Amino acid sequence: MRAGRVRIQDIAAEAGVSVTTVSYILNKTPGQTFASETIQRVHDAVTALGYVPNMAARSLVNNRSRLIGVVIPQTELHKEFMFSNPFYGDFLSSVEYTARQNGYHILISGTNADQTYIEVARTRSLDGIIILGMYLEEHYAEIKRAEIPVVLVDCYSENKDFTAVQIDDRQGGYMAAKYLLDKGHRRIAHVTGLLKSRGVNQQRMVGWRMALEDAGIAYDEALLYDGEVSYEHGVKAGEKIAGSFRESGVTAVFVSADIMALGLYKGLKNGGALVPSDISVISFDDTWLAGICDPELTAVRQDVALKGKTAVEAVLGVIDGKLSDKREITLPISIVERGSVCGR
Amino acid sequence: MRAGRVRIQDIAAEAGVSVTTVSYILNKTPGQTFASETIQRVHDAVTALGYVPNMAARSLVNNRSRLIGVVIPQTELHKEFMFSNPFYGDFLSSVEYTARQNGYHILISGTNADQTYIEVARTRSLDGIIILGMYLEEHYAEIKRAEIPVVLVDCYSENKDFTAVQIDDRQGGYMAAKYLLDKGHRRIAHVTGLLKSRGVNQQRMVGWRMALEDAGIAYDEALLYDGEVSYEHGVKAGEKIAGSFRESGVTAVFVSADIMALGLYKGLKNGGALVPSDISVISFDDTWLAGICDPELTAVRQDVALKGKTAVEAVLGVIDGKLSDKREITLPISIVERGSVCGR
DNA sequence: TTCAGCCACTGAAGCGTTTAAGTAACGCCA
DNA sequence: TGGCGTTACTTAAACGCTTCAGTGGCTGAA
Repeated sequence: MRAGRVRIQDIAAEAGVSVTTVSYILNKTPGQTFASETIQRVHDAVTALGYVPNMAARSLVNNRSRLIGVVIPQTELHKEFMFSNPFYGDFLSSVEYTARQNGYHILISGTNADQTYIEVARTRSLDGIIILGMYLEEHYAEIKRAEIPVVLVDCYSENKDFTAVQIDDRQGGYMAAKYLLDKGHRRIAHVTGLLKSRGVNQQRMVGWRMALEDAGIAYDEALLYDGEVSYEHGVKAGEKIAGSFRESGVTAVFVSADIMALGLYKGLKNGGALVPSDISVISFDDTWLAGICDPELTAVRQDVALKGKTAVEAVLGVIDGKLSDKREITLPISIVERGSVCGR
Repeated sequence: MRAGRVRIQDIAAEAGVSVTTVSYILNKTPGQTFASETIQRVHDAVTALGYVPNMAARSLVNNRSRLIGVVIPQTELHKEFMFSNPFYGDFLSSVEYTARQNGYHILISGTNADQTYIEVARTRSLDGIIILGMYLEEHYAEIKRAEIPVVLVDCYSENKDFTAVQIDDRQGGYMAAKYLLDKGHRRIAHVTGLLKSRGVNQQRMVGWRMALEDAGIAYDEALLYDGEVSYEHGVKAGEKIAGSFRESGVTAVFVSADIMALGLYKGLKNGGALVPSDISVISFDDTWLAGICDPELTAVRQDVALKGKTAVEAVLGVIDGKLSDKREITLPISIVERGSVCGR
């Protein structure tokens, strides 16, 4: 078991066969048959010499890397990824795990100064890429041209050319608002995440608005708090709401992400409003954050682990040509009732 | 700008030079000079044809991948990574960012059934690996043999053969306990994370114990709560402490990680104990979690982003041969005072 | 007895780069 | 006039693997 470069040729020599034979045996190439004794000799040589295949050489010939790229949105402020945002973190966990189960590794592929993620995909011969939560019209043509298997997650694209994994965010927003309405709330604020990015947050907002309108409540822009998805944005919105709820009549808030809900809690508390007795709160995602705050969050739940798993399976499906290139997979959502909402 | 396979040869033909020339120009190989007009022609051809280099071919010849592996501990329960644990998440963010800044990508490299991370490193020609928080005596020989640049982060190894990035966890534990002692607490419990894994948690525990002993307080095993680092472990410990603090006289708890501190809060609340008036709490790490709970956590702070950055820079240093193979880098820690501790 | 078909295996080309070694042209000095 | 140094390039081997296109020997049917 040496460590240095042991080539397939070395084990061919050791086992007294040709390199072709070794390659066929190690890859279990279909349609190639060998004496079991030969197979044994090859495997013995492999363990004896501590051989591991060289991916670079392999990739070079068959143009596959067993690598799948994951593109995650970066905030404009700090250009680092927010893995610590539980939504992204859990998603990535699930993606990594599912990929590994299938013999793939993942490559986190950000966009930096001198290379787009498409270029990264090309130089590194990525077998496929998973794109999370981006409005990608600008990259659309380039992706199409690169002819690389792509799965879009939480992307609201005008082009329906790629396989997509998503939930019905508009429906989720509708459910959240409807839930509050059914509990007797009439003035319902909404804390959202950067509508201009035209993604899930916008859809959730539209759902909220539709539910209100269906209940005969006119849309009031003053009840909408827009800003970058973050704890801080939640705090600010909470402080504003707490400072005005007695006059404005707001009794409930629908927040578009757990992380903002936690901020909202803080802001409401800073402003002297109690959850849920003064203000009911319903959130979205139901990550583990929803379970660690007090009161625990009632939320629209989506299964982010399932989302990750589904995304990987979809991209592998496209890679293997088993899955058509234009499927939309919509995962179910539900409402989890906890302690952050009370009736009126 | 086509997407298909454009080879260096194609751009050589387009520019009317040899492939060698193209390679030299594109790589800015030192010691090779060319007419500026030729250089221009080559670059024009590159953009005209949309050429991107093929990493596999490049790796094959020079045996470098511009990939650095990151090995993160997995829990025994779920074999997925806990990126959503803010400590790992933030670390990974920082590592990914720093690597990308330097033209590298990271490969999250878990251990699965059929390949150890060392084997992954060898097959994928990883340029280096960063190992986080593992007790690695079992892999020691294999790593050594693989002759791959390694940086250990938060690993307490008996062998001092690798570059290591760390903090003084024992000192941190000591500081935490001392802080509580200085506030007048005498019965101080400690919630730790799986001592048997012999890592940072053990060191922090030892520090706590030393501080107590230095203050003339005998070690009392009943005050130690051991278990896997998790929110749930914190909850359980909190409930036990809340149920007995009046008899046991415990007035303060040192928790070994923020995530457990949040669980502890919950457990204490479940059991009817108030923070900080009944029980003071000091935590470790000071991730963003410490700022989102109520009351905000007083904690021993370490700069996890700096840790990630330092780890990458260290591994790049080893790769380039600039950094000796056996350096220990210890990062500073401090105490951040917030609202979870009160005096006696 | 022949030969088709199968089994077990091999030879060699090719994947897209890098890089050591070489060459041709030119200017310059003695 | 010869030779040396420099500049601007080229030739070709090598990296470690996959895979197409065989080859030789054996069995069994005609």
